[in-house]
Amino acid sequence: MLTVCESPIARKFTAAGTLSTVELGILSDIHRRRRRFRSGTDFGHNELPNRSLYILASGWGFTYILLPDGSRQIIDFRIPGDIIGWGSLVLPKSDRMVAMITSAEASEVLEADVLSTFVATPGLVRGFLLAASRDESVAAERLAGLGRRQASERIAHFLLELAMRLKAVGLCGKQGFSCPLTQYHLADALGLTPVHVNRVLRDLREDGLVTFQKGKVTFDDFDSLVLFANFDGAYLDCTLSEPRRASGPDHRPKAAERSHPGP
Amino acid sequence: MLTVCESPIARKFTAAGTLSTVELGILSDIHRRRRRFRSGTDFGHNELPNRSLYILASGWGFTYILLPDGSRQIIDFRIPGDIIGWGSLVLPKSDRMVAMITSAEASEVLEADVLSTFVATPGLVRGFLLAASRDESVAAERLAGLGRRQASERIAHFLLELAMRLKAVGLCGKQGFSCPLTQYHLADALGLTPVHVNRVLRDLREDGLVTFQKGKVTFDDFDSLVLFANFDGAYLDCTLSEPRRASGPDHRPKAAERSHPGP
DNA sequence: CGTTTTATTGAATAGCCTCAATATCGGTGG
DNA sequence: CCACCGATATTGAGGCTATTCAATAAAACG
Repeated sequence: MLTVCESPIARKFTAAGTLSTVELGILSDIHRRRRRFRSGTDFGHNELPNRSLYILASGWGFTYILLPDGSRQIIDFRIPGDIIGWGSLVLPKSDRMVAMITSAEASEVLEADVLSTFVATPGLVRGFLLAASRDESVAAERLAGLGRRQASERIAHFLLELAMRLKAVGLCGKQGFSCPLTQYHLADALGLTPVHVNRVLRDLREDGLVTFQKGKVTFDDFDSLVLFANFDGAYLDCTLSEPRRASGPDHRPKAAERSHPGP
Repeated sequence: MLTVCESPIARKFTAAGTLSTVELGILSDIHRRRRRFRSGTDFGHNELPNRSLYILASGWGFTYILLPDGSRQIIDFRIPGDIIGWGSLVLPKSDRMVAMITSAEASEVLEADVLSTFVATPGLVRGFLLAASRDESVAAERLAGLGRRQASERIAHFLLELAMRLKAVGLCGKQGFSCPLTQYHLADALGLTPVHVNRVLRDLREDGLVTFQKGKVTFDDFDSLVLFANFDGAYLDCTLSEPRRASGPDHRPKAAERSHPGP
């Protein structure tokens, strides 16, 4: 009998339908490579090895985002059975940070193992994973915005995000983009009232930052807007990290002393 | 030359690394099955066929959640190249709703095609997809909470969500659960100040709903709390929908006149 | 036991909301 | 071509929620 059935993730998966013996076996293999973390461990600076995915076996943690002003927005708590690090599988650098609340144990699954489980067409799988992770990043950023940014910054940030995403598919030029959204859409997306969205848009326009009018978003002063919104589009980066082709030790620059936006 | 390269999703994927000819071919196949939507189309009631995934080719849409009070929280906008419906692939019913802002075109990818692309171990793939979708649901719900619920409801809702998730892995009993979170964690997660979290927790306790104290969450009156928080745990449902085994026409009950929480 | 984290309470302020009214635009039909 | 209509945009006044600043109490920790 496989005692793996008792692991939180197996409980989740089997609650989701019976797994074959082979599949339980794979899950068991996956669970062999364990790592322990002390309570308070904080992978705020990408010390968490990239290119692998963790399945929390015991303990509590959470994912979060650090805003430039030093305030923190927790995206979600991770409890036993939860997966951490989808994004780090495919994104060159995931801005999502992880910290442990209690001491914890997790199974480490290497990128290669994930991908070999998803054999078929690696390129597409990676593509889809990327899309999923990117969406997740966007949701995370939105969450952070709702929780920790005020209306004007939130709106500015959102418009910049849209511009970037549109640029990626060739739908945004230098000065701005064509935008079918109404102020009501903005309100619903950003957790505001249409009335307040309107006021803020007026302010932004009068300050010469952006103009949101008549189905067009025009950046009157892109750089200032970026500054104003504290916008860093890194989380949208569609540059897929190179699949690690077998060999080669990683010469990642050790995250050399990233500047820390201190509180 | 494959003109598929010009499709938004191909642009995104190739920006993510070159795809093989075979992979481009598959993408091309996928793009054959097209559907058109008129502007204003609103799949608020699961009329969007389940068990398939859409890749938006042109037009704008958005995903949203409808709150019991009728207010709407937009989760994210969908632009060309974006994928819609990850959740509906594996979840029996996804509470996420989709609406088109402009007229739009999308490629429909059937569940079977997605899974056959991800051949290997269907059970695990489905499991992982489920986990990913569930996480997404949680993020969506949190987003809705931040945008549209006020502090007390938000906190109550969050505690109930945690309880459900913990129950799924056997970590929550009838009366409550052991919880390592501090009020600071709650604050960061829910976009509040610790001070206000404290006040709200006191209110909830004095109203005999929940007690959050000394590393324990105790439900003093579970039913009332559920009512107070407008909590509907459906979005957490870990029941994976049965994989459709080849045959059989779908006898889905046509979403017969679901009650509509009117504004 | 001192020290640090976590919890608790008060007073004053600010941001955003609610309610309400008016303006503008695009389309429709007489 | 003009009157009309619905959807969107704009502006004002007042109120409430949650914040900020500040101080103290109570646990947790070594």
